[in-house]
Amino acid sequence: MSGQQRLEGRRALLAEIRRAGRIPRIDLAERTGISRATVTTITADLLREGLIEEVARESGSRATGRGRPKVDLKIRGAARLIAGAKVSRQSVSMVLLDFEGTQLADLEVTLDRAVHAPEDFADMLGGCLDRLAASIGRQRSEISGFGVGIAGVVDAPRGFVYWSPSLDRRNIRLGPIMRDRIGMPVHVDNDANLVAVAEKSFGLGQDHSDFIVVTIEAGVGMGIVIGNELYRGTRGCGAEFGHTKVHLDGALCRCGQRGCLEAYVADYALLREATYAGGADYDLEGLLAAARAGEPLALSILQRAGRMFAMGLANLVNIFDPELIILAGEQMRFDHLYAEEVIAAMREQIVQVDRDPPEVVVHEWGDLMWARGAAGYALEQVSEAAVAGEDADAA
Amino acid sequence: MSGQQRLEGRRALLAEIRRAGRIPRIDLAERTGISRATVTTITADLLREGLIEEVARESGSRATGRGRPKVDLKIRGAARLIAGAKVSRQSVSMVLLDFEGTQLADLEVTLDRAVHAPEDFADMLGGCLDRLAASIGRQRSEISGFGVGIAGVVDAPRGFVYWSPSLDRRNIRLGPIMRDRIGMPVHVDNDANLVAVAEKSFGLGQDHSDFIVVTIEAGVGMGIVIGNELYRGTRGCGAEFGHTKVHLDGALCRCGQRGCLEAYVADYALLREATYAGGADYDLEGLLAAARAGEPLALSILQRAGRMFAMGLANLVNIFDPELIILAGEQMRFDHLYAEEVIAAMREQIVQVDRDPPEVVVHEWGDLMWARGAAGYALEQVSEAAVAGEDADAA
DNA sequence: GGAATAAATTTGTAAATCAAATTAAATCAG
DNA sequence: CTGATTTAATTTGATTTACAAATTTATTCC
Repeated sequence: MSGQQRLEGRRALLAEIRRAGRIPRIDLAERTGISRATVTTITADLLREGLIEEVARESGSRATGRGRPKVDLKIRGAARLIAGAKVSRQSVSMVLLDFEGTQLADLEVTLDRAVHAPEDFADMLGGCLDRLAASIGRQRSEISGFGVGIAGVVDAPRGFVYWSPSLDRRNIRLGPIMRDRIGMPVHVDNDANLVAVAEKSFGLGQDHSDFIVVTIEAGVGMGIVIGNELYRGTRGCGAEFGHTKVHLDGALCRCGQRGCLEAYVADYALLREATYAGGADYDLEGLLAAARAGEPLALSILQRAGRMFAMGLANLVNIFDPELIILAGEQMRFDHLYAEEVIAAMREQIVQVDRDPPEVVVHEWGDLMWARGAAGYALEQVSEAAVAGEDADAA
Repeated sequence: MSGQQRLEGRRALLAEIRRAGRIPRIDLAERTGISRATVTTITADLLREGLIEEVARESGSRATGRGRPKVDLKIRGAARLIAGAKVSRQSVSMVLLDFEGTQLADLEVTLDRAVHAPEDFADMLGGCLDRLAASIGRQRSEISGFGVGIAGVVDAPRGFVYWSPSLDRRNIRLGPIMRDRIGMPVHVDNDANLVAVAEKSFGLGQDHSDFIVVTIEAGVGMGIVIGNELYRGTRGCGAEFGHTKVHLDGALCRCGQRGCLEAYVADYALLREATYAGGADYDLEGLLAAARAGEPLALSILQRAGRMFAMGLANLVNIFDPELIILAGEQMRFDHLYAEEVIAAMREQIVQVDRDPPEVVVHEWGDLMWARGAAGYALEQVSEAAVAGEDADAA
């Protein structure tokens, strides 16, 4: 339906409309550098294909002034249905988005086991998709793409999982397996990468081209955005911030190596140290409470974790020089890592030049946001397919 | 002379010709996906503009077989003249390249001072350019671009120097100042970045899209190539590998901070430790010799440096997942860092998946190669200007 | 010397972009 | 209420561009 040169323009315009939310044609022409004539032609195509729609002007400039009024264009939400899932040890969180990125439904499922065979994994998620779609009166077959976030080491473009704590074997072509079983394009990625996608698509990274997201859950993860694109390393094995070494021959990590950052800041690391040194049998809440109460041992443990974390962050800054670092995590229980003194310590350890250090912001959110990141990744892919004219026709 | 769409094709073809060295039109069409007709048209333009030239077939397939023989195209060296300089504490190394990247002349100048006012710095280098050009019977005014590598923190796109040990003040718009004084486009960058450019343009990185170059001189530097492009960070302050922290509150570094990698592996760090611990008044050669002779103290010092270096490298791999790491340096005196056991230690500290670890190669070279990197950077810029039709006419 | 082969060029056509002209939809002035 | 004014959007016509197909060119083989 559309030639080859056209693709570039279509992509640019759809991206700009998505970025802007609502925008009239004349501004599109201005911002993309594409002539008004071509903007008219291309947007007419996109309108006919149902990917965008016209809406009455409302935002901001209400008093329009004279002249023919602008007509805003926006992404047509109903154009596609997109699903995303984040799989953790005990649960699956899912969301269903429309083509605009608006959340239509969500679902939380508790798992009876943590480790799955790939086929069972696919079927289980397929079942969840059915329920998710049914909850708003739709069908699984109406969904155009499915993004899946999973812990472990993933080569996203190939959908290949080197290793994941959720799978019972290594080196699985999970993407293709799931696509065949579920009957739609499935896009798998490391969960921390998907948080970066979520921040880029829906969150604090929308206006930044280069930033880093650090996630703290059971382990420590990272996603890197360079030049508005997620950087995944040559074969998807990068961004393993948690296994960055902060001490030569240091504390033993779950991964079997020594001195990993994770071995100083993760839950199990804190508890291990508390038990080992104090004798008192803390759980995590207890340890945090004790620290808040000023108990010296607990305080010392958390402080060391904070200093190690600051050092790891400083290394990231010294290597990447990002505009922004987003610390993303669910709980208040990582207060000790997000504390102002930790950030200050980081600032002291970066290369000093006459320039503002990178902004550091804390963004707290829950499991659903991880799932939204996964859906955001699928949305990117579906959007590209749609703009390229693979007419997986509208709903 | 050429429209707007054409630019993309021109760029692609010139880049492919540069990459290939010599290549017939039909292969260009195949590799770039541009039709043979268009390849003919565009290469005809480039020929007319003098940027490329036809050469008789010779390389490889001598026995041509039947049919009209292929005619190789190559970059026309005479099209432009490009200069590059690396400024160190005591000296300046310069090279003059032709448009093909062939070295036409070089120059080494000893400096009577290490720190310069920006204007003097420009004039001094301008004088060197005169001598360099004169040495092959050309004039400064015939040079189309000048790349300058300098130690310190540089924002290359702006030509802005936050700080450099070679300049007597901070925060200088060195690029524009030099352009105005020298009368040609001047492109300034951090010297370690330029080694990465040299490897990408002329060295071991030619066939890799993502790699890291680590340089060891007095300090430790790094250049990062991502997606065939040098990554410079948001404002040019990234890639400070030497000031990556490898020990919490560790050894004191020249930069005033503690625990920097540099404070464990740089010359001064080794000597400091030897003096402090041994009493014996080593110089660097003596220390290395002692280690080779099996002297325990010397051995222990170098071994620790090696282990710290391995840890730093492992962190880079865990963050970037590059295809390739190039260790670039002048002297054999860094043998202890390039040793197989150091590389092996690095391999043990990266995240383990069923995949080959990144290749690590050692590339020894001298000061002139840094200057070639600077020239390579200028060559990129001049090449872009030429292909975009800024007819800074040929020689 | 002609058939065969393969590279490179030319030719004619379809696609796409853009500037300029035109149309559309509003406000404002009297 | 009517016509001038203003600005957005569309249409028109010319130009650029890329390409497939046909043709030309340069070589080897028999």
